[in-house]
Amino acid sequence: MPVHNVDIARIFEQIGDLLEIEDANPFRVRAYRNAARTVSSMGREAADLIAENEDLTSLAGIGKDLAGKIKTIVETGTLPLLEELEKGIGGELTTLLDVEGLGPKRVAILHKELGINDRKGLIKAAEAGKVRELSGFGRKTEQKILEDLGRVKEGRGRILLAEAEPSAESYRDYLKKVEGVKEVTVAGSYRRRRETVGDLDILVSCTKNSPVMEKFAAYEEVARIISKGDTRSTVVLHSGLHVDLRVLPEASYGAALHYFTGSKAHNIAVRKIGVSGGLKINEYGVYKGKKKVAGATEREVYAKVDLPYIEPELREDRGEIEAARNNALPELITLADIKGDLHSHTNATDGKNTIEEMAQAAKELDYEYLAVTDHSRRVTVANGLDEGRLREQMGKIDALNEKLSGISLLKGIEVDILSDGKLDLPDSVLRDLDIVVCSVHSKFNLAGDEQTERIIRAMDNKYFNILAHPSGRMLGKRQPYEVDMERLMRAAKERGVFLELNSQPERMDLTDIQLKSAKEIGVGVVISTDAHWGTNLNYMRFGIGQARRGWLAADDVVNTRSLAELRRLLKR
DNA sequence: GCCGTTTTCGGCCCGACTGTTTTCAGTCG
Repeated sequence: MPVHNVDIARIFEQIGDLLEIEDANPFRVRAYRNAARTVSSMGREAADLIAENEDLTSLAGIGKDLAGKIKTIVETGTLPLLEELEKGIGGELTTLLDVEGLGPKRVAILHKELGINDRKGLIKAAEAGKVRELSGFGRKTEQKILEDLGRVKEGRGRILLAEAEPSAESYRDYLKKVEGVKEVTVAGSYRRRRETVGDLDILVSCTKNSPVMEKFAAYEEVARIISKGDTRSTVVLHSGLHVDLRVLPEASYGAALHYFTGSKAHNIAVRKIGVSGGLKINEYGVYKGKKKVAGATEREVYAKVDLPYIEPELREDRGEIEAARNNALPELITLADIKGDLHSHTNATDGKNTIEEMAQAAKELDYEYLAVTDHSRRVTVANGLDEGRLREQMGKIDALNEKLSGISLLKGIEVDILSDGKLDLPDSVLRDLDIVVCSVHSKFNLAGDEQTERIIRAMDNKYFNILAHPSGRMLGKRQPYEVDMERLMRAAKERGVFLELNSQPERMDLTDIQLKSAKEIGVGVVISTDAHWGTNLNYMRFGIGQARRGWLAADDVVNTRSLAELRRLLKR
């Protein structure tokens, strides 16, 4: 079983938690957490780097010791240190850290004083009234613990960006109307356009006597209030989503925006630069001694540490600060750069709208082109097209193109890659299409090298243009299939094939990290919506967010090209 | 445990809110 970066990161996270409960040196704890983050945001598998004898200590936050530990994990799948820690204090203990109000210190006390090892034990002790007797605990804490343990997974984990969007926008609009409110921004990972968000961080600037904090807590979607102060409050919505509000004066808005947009790692890195220049940076501003020297805008904050403005989507401490310093930040793609959508379905298969309706929807977005790419015959549940029905649809599209103005339809297909690497329709019909999108919808469980070879074999077909949703993952539902993505990218580049970034909110396939690799490798990316009805074409905004997180510029993306240029690129 | 034009030791980012305290530790972001 190959060991992936996520597996290594999980082990380091677990060690960080356990060490913290053991009250180890906090900087040692941080070192493990940093290493987890570094490993999980690498473009390449650590296992591959080791196989190639690369020096892991060149990675940020990885020294001799951790490099050795990574090697051990890759070779054995585990780590003696983790096993020791788990044997010492129990591996289940870290699940208690998820309980609201419990951190490492209190978990350690619960374990030491009451012998509690897991959630069950904690419930029992709390119900017996034993927890309140511990020093540092009390009646209220005990009550809160029981409430939180009793809640059925409410709001736990992250939700899709698209699921958070309606709440975020309506909350923002509501707060904007409150008396005295000047500006409202939903910051945090929402502003960084992460594919999932854990909570919403809303930032407000307002006049001194604005009732915004009261209004925030009184919002109709609020189920309960976790905390409420003068400048900061936290509530939970009926949906389970946690929302923080932070109120600041206008003169601090930029510093606060920077602070609450994160990521945490990016902020730490920026503050470190500040410290080295004798500056203190917090959410109120940039300070030289007692004197505030910046804070009204984010640009000001960056300028004080000699950096150009860094777009929110890049703020992950994945090299953006070094790039900024070297004036090498990419000019990120925007929605306005997109000239068309190259993956869409109609009611001929599992879409909901007619070709005309899809064309109309694309025209309303000012697109130059839309590719109609229904499923092929193997996908029987979607009523996939055989050659006859496809030819019929091609005829319809030709006729429609005569009629339509302002938009061109491309004749296409989303053809299945069969288990042997052949395509689900004969070349005799693929040849007559404008565009061939290819994807895997079966045999997800092949071994990694078999899956990789299956797909590369398919790419050998000269009509293969785009590999759709390349990893097959569904957020929260299905793991990506085993595949060597780097090999796929190189094979695609060699063959003039492009990789899709699928913008369906639960796909978001490729990931930000994979997109950055694609850019480095130089393989073209197509941002598509895989729309199954007209309004789905608007999912493009999610793909754009992901592409920006992957450092992509308009030039890196194929469907920013004019129709004429696109046609040339599609000829292999 | 990492790191280094303040280098091989001694640092390592910053503030708000709550509950338990009687001046603050723990948690959280």
